[in-house]
Amino acid sequence: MKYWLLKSEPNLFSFSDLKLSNNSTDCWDGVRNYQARNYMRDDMKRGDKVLFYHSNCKEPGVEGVAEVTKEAYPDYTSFDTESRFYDPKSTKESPRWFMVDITWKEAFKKRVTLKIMKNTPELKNMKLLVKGQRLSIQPVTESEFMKIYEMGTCL
DNA sequence: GCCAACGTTGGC
DNA sequence: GCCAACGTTGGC
Repeated sequence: MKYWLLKSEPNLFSFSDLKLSNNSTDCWDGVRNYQARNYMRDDMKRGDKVLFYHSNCKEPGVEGVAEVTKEAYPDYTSFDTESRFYDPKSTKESPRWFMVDITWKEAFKKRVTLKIMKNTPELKNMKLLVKGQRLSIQPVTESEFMKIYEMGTCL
């Protein structure tokens, strides 16, 4: 099993939006970065754990845990001329972009903020904390995941 | 709203 | 294949 961190802007799609979705599940559409796509398409497996991170908001941080429930399949928004994610270079015969489904699992008792993560020595190697790192899908090590989980669930 | 860092595009 | 110009991300 692998561990991931997914970023989302809460004013567009928040962790509670995921919870309120059908079966608390949603497709992770709109990823238009090749490295992030490759992670989804090649490495994300059913059952992988996901840290759901809120970015570009007042208090950025990890809100809770989700799980990959469907492995990569073509991102149909890339075929939709009405979608803001439309990409004329992506076709049904040869899809360029992919998405996975993720399912809401558990909200943290307290949000693990970016600020706290920066001050946690065990997390100092996290990709998230590297300056200039903007990838919206990042692998997380097991020990990083466990540390963040512990910080989010222990009072 | 600012701006640094990064990715993509397209002319050459 | 280089690289300038442009667009986006995301913390602050």
